[in-house]
Amino acid sequence: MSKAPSANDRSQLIDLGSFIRSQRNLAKLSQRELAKLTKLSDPYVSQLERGLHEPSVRVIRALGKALNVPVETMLSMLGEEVDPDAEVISTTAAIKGDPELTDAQKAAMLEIYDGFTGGKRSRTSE
Amino acid sequence: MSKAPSANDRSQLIDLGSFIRSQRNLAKLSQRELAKLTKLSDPYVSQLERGLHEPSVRVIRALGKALNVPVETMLSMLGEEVDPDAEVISTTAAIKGDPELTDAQKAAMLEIYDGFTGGKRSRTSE
DNA sequence: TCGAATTGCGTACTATACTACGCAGTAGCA
DNA sequence: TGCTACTGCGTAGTATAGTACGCAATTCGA
Repeated sequence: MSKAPSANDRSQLIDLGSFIRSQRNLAKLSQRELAKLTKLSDPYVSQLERGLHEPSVRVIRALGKALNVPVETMLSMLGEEVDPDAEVISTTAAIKGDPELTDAQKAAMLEIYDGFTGGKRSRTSE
Repeated sequence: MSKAPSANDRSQLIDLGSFIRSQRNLAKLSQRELAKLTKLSDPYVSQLERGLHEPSVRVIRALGKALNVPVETMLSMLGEEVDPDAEVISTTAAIKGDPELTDAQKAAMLEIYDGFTGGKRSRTSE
């Protein structure tokens, strides 16, 4: 049985869909034209606009490009957030995501950073 | 006729997977523990780490939360190319701009970072 | 030496993202 | 009136995201 998207998710999908539709209309494009630009099928564009599916990252990027809308705009509509501690997190995030560092080095720098900042480190969730 | 992910995508998936694995190890979590935190199945975590699938936005958010990594970090690994210097710059930039650190602490961390990366820091600023 | 617990993963399955095809409605235009 | 072309969408199918179950390889304590 279809595990329908949880009620919460569904309204987000509908919001995102409405947004896509309004941007498409603003750009004076038909669903087919947008489909062609994004290399998607036109019924799928229709489905997205009605909030029937959660698009993948790949699709979101294509849509953002075709509609001249920054990707974050759409992403933020799927699952809330934008965390308030962004400043503090950004240094730890940079360290964690840095391909120049080995895991041990990351751990070391995070430890040091933690010590410097009094261990008031991130708390993205909860 | 499985439409395998285009070679380009595949390497991005592998990069993302490796990143997830390294973050999980840093956090000293098993795949099962991470799976529980993110409400995913453990084989799926395994598959993600090996770059076998492109996770949805929902999954990326869950992973970011559980691993204390901002979502954009992972999203950026899926989309576009990433300027090789960009990462290096971003870590030093993050440290330099971090309001939580004193000047002396910044200097210390930059020194350490320099040592770790062999001092190949680029001439972005200064 | 033996469980018992924990690790990562193969695999077959289910759920959902995405496409191919085609239909009904509308707008022009002869 | 009777095309012709365009619009959005229903629907059935295929491809991929994500799960349930279980196995082989550690590790550890008795």
